[in-house]
Amino acid sequence: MKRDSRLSSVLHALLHMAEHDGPMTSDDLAKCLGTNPVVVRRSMGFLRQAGIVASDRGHAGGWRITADLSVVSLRQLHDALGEPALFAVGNRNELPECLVEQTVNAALDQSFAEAEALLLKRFGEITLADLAADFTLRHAARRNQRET
Amino acid sequence: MKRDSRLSSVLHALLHMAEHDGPMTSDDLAKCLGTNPVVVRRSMGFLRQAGIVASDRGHAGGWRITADLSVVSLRQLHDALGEPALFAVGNRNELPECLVEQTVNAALDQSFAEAEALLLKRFGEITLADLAADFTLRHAARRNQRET
DNA sequence: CGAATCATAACTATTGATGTTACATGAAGC
DNA sequence: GCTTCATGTAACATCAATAGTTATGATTCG
Repeated sequence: MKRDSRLSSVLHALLHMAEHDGPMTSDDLAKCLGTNPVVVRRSMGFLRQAGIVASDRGHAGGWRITADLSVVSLRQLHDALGEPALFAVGNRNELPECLVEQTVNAALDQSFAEAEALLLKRFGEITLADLAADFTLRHAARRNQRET
Repeated sequence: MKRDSRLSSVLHALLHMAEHDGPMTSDDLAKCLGTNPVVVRRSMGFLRQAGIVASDRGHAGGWRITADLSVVSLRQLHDALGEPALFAVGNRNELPECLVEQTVNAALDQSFAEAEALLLKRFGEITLADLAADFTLRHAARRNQRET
């Protein structure tokens, strides 16, 4: 399967929205992301269900952020997207009768569970506000670099 | 993409080989794993390149473990398989010009790097000998349970 | 020689995200 | 009201990588 980049995509979209006054249309966002507006609607639709964004139709419509940037974590976005599988590697058979395979699964499951817990913990610690602040820093740094 | 279960598969195969006297054919292993002998040869071929197993053709041929069980870690097996991507989730674009996307990537990369480091560390700590020992315990436990 | 077995190429199946096209629905402006 | 702009959604094509299958060749041993 292709790599799932929806979390990356919605973060990119949300940060553009945060830096932009007024709503942004799916077409605007699709151009930012280099993709198709339908793809944008699909992913953003999940965030709407989670109450993170809202959409308006018609003239001057589009997407806007309704939640507080400092409250929305990457973890919440991941959950809003339906908690897609994080790992590309896994057990061949989840409920094997074979005792050998049960042994193998137990070892792998343990390792994956620890890595997943750490990843979700990190996701829980990073908010949209953190990313917006980091962006501001990077933006300023780029300006300084240009001026020298 | 389909979930990559090659690490799980070769572990299952190696543990059966460890419990079995003499070489096992690709057909034997395919039956244990519930798959096709060609699939077995494909995965085991990587382990042969890494010097972990050897194969013999002809009568009484098949696969045998050539390395010390206490030396081969899950990490080595993962490496032998070509270090396939561990995560199903990732950045939409690895080298974006857009500063917003760079900000998003940096945050995600950091989190994924930490989780990957932990996972590989765990993989490095678990050897085939550990799994074989765990299997022995499970085997004994099942026997006891039957007898009660 | 002949059977057993690996080696390998070529092809199909699978799976889920991604991309695209088409059309319906609703809101704002004239 | 009509047109335009926008989302909502269905339907289908594309893609990428493993997994599975078939077929054929190459070795080894009795």
